[in-house]
Amino acid sequence: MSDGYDFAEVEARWQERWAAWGTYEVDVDDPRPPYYVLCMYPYPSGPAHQGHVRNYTLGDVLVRFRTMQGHAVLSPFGFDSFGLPAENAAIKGGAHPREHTEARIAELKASVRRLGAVYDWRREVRSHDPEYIRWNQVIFTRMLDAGLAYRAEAPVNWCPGCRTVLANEQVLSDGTCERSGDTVERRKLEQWFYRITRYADELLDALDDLDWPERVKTMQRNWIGRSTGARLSLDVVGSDGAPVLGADGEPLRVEVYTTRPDTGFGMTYVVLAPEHPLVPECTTPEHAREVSELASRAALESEVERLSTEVPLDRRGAATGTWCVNPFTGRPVPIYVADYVLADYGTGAIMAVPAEDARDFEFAQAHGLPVVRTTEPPDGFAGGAYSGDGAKVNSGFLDGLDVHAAKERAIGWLEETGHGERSVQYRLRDWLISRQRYWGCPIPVVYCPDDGVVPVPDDELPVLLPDDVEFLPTGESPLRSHAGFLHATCPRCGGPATRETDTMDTFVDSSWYFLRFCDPWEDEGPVDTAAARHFMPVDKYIGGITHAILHLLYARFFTRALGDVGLAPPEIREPFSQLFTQGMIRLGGRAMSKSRGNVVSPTEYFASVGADALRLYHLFVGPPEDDIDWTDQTGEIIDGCSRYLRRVWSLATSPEVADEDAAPGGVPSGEAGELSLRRATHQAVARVTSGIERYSFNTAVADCMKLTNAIAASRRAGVSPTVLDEAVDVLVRLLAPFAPHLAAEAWERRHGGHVHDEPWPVADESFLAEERVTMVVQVDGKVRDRVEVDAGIDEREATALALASARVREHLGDAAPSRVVARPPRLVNLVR
RNA sequence: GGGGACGUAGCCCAAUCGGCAGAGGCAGGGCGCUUAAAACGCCUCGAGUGAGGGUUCGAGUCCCUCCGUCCCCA
Repeated sequence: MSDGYDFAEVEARWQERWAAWGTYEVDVDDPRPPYYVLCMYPYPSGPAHQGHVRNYTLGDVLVRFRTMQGHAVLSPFGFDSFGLPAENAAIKGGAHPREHTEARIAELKASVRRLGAVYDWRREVRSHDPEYIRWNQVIFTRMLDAGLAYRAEAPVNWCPGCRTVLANEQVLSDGTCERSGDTVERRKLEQWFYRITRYADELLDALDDLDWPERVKTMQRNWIGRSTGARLSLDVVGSDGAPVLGADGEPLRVEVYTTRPDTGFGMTYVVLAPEHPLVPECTTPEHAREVSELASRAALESEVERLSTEVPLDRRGAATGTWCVNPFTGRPVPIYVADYVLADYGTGAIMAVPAEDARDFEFAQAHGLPVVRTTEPPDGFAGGAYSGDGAKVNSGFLDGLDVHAAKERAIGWLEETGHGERSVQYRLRDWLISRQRYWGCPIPVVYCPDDGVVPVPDDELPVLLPDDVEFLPTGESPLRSHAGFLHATCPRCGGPATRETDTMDTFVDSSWYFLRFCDPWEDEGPVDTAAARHFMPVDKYIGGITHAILHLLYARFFTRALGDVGLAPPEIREPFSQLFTQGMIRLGGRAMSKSRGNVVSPTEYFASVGADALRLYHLFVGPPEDDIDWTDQTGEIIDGCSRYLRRVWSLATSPEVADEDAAPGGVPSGEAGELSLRRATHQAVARVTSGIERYSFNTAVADCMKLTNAIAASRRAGVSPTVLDEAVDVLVRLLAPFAPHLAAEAWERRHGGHVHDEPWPVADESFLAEERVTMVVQVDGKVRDRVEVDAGIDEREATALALASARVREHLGDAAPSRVVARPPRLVNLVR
């Protein structure tokens, strides 16, 4: 008889052993082929929640599976340990962000260990470690040298609640802050940027070859938003048709960008952004007041408000009193100023084509401007603006062409006549990295009255955060009032200087940690070239779809930029060969997250059923890319997983003898039974292996269960202990990635040794093929009979057997079928 | 408003190239074990694939329309 399975004792013991033995510690000189499995490093928010459990279970399965297949698997872990929550906690009267963060790290680490997920903990990195800060700052200064970091005044999203600047992506579509919910304002500030736009083309084009989910690639393509159009140079004229001269005495010209140069004949007016530099010169005295009122109103509005169609457009634009010549028609069209045109996209001015653009149409209606169609809409089209494809009309030399051809022709014409040129635009903006916050990596520059902006030299790095700061709910960074931090010496002239108090966006930290993991001990630079060449790129990167755009795009940019500034191997362009995005865990219809306060802790399950059962639940409940709902039934399913594991334990630890009391249950005994179990075993190996490779963990677990059922039935049927033993040994190895503690303990009891050092089983092809299969016989597509046939049956024999069936004759009568579709050995379809 | 994904037993999910709708589990029912119950073991019930149309010898799978859920962009 087997004894009971004490999961608490067994799990604790194996977790200690894996750590003590260094089983999952690998180095560059490991003779096994390298393989890099990485879960996105977490923000340390305290003990793990079910989302973490799911993430680390998926990663751990791959680590253990690839290790058993003979790879040296690099499996590092770290913490994205800078960020707002720790600082907010300090402001609310909690501990210092450092203490707070380190306490949360200890908690998260403990639950990750309790899960039985294995890592090379020697390689742990944390964003707030002085060494990490140092290299982050070295990277910044090299980027500055290379022109990839720059400072500029820019309209920024300012959250009055957080008292800081937000990236565009942190502003929700209703114009509020994703964190505080306050309405975001536009302000102009001097900010630091990383020049990601220099890589826009490469980041876009390289997506094609990545083994990433198509939907993530689509999101990135849309985010980069490359569009090909034309830039037009338009002459400004007065109401009398005479050229308007600028301050320099030259004729004024307005540059506009359009993605639809084919609609040029339909341009009936021109719009400048209120901030456009030519607004004053284009505005006649009679219109000056109205225009300046509009401009001052627009300055207060957020980008989202300005692009919104909620507020009617009639009050959001003003005529300037001047005109532009439409180069296509040669006729003047009026110039307006309107808030729906943004200064920092394209040229800050547009040619308005109301017939083919919805917003232009609305504006034209509101201001009584003409609408000239240049694309023939389909019959029955009832709307205003039509932006689809169709034949060009009212368009002179473009008439009759489709949109694409007309676009090309129009660009050619503009270039020939000197009115404009082809132009590519991107939606992607440079990456604003400045944050007016304490708990982040300091931006390593000082401001000198004589030398201006001076980067801190390498030998003075890292610039560390002072600990002795006071956290007050003023919203201002405590660095701004810390004299010791603020007062610096200019590295160039030795005179007094002021230190930059902005810190970096935490997305900077997470943009290169995967490179640091290759050799976190490297002392000459952020990345060890040889180690990076050895381990990079990451073979399997696993994390939430929430990072589909930002983190993954920034990491791709950084990998390239670090290579190009000489801090990483330049040939490594893409950081993550294969990306897997796991689904969310929902509770009560909402994503489970600490900020929503609806987390279910794994702790109680560790105590009640153990880590293996909880892991198995997450793997088994459904496809890992799908969202799952945590419901009232979840507990029962977890209990089912626990029950299954105990059943395996009992099979694996009791003697392989036939249970004579049990009913055979339709399973063959003797040689037939042995062959049947061997076949089931090898099929399980093939299916579980392919399941893991395809992230189909739920079916892989189901296949293990199926094999378990087959073993139990075979045992009752009196199948020989040798064959049963083989099958159980395979089962234990197949379960080793999913339920590592139980598998390790069972293997040790059966054989001694460590199951995770065993080779992954390989299916013997000769056992996979069935000899006899059930062939379906259909008449007119309906199943009428089933016949047992040899798997190697040919078309003629199959047809003959089908025609011989009495059931088939009932339906077919004496008539011969008019058509026979034979797909031996699975099916024959007789068509009357 | 534009684009995309997904709808299969009471529930979670399988179905690899268009070929028997069911691999696995949960819940339910029965039996065994037990003084009894729990636990455990065995057996068992169960949908015609959201709705409608099309292509095909044959559709859960491909195409179209609609309904519902979710995601991205505006």
